[in-house]
Amino acid sequence: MIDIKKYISNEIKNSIPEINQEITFDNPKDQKHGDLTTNIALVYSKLSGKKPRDLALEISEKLNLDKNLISKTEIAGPGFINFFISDDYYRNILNDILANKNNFGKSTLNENNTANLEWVSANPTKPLHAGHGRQICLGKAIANLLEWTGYKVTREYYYNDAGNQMNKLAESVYARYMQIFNPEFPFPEDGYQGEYIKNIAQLINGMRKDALKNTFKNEEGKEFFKTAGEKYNFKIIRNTLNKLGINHDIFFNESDLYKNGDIEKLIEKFKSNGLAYEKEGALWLKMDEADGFDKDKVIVKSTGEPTYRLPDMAYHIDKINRGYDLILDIFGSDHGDTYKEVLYGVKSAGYDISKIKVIIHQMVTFKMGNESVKMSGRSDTSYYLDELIDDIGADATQFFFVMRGANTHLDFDIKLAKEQSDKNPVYYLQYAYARICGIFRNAETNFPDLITDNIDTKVLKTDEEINLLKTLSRFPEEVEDSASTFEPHKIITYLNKVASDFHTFYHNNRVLDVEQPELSKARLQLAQATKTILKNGFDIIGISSPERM
RNA sequence: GCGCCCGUAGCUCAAUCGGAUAGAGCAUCAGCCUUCUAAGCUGAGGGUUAAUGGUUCGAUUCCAUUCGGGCGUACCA
Repeated sequence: MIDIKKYISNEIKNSIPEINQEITFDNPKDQKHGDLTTNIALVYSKLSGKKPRDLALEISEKLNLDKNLISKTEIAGPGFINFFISDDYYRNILNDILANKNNFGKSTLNENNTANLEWVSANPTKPLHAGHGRQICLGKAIANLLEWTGYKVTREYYYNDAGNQMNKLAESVYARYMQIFNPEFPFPEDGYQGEYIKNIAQLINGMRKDALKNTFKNEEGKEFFKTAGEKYNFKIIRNTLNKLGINHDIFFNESDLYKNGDIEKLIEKFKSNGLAYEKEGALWLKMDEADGFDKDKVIVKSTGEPTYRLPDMAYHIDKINRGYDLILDIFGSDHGDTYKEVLYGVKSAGYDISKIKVIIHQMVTFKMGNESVKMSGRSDTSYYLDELIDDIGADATQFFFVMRGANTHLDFDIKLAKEQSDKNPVYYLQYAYARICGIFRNAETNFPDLITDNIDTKVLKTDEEINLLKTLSRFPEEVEDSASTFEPHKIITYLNKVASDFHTFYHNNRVLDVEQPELSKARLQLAQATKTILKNGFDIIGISSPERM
């Protein structure tokens, strides 16, 4: 298939050699403005000193474009040049979609590149919270998007099995265990409050009875409660991720960074570079005001334990050393400042951080219709991601979290997501897919002869048919655009247009019509192509493709 | 206080590198089921893009200030 933008761009440059800058095209919002538009005359008029409209006229008169591709060229507004692409061009795209099927839309943009996406990375101290869902679902879709543009993607989970929070977990489990025998046993002030800790304690009691009473004094005893809590929590976390169809390739243990000496090496590097200094028993990292930091940060506490920053830095250095072409992190806005500290540390240790990109998403507010759902992380009233998935289903969960741009606050209406009605935006897309499947079921039983890919695309000529073809043809550039900005919600916006155009087509154009077999055959294949685009889009955003609803 | 992000229709949100008359869904109102799934289609109303100023052929988009909201601002992660 010819790249039509490149074609016009080359033709313009050949006609007016003085124009040596990049010529860009937009898809006009208004159909009256054609299929492609360029503002080159507006941009170039500054350099040439000519009036934009005069320049646009000059360009369009010198152009000699293939009528089979471009049916019409117009000058409009302050000096836009609008191009009307021929219907035949779009009819040919139909064959392209049918030939490439589930690969249509995949690009070779990053064909030989590798990407590492690290996300979720929740501590094994508690089950995943509903708010985690935004990052989790975003990451799932972004990983898919990257693969669609050719990246070989490694999905990675940074597993925080070291540090202070694991000790708190051990203390919490132990206290709940002891409370089984003595309800008065004190629970740690800043312990983990959730019911799940009691479940862990009960499991331990079921296996070991009271054999572990008062064993918390020695390291071995502490280790037992820590490991028990960690394993239980991580099992729950992985189970939740499985419900969403998420499988990580690598679980990177924080503790390995201690075992293999990376943390120690990094400390030495900071010290020998004069970037770290000791004060009040702690080790501090010098932070540069020029990079927007107002004070230095502690990297090793006076207790001898590193703060979270240091292993995070060592971890990112490890990822850089693995040689990825793209290293992606996804964090909530509550980490908006801390990742900058980590990257600053990595940079000042002498590493190139240009391959690292960080996606920050804003927080989520959950609502049940008009009532807001309270979610305190400390109390038992927590709303877990597991519960959300059980309440509304995996598809609605994935869809609602990915539906909006990451960089804006998300209002998540659980009542709406749960509703099985036309108010729920998930079903609008899936219904279009199911409807096409229904047409094919009908065709298979009643009109099997009409199902053939030997069709004459010329018979497709109603406004609805051509319009649908135009929308379908945009899929590859939508994928590239969405992937380049790591914004999967753009795919949903696009799929809404696909579904809408299909429903309009369906309403006005009878697909299966024995009186007009050639037309029926072509329309069936148009429906098939629509089904392919919907399926490919669903695969990217990570929802299922139901054959019936 | 300082830093980052956000503010678009009654509500939830789109809007291509700065492009033409700012678009969808829900809600409201009016139509469309003897024909492939009405979880659908067609139409109507609804806007000083928080405010003010600036940059230019052109600003929701860039800059400045103000107002409003979120998140940070730990020897927690």
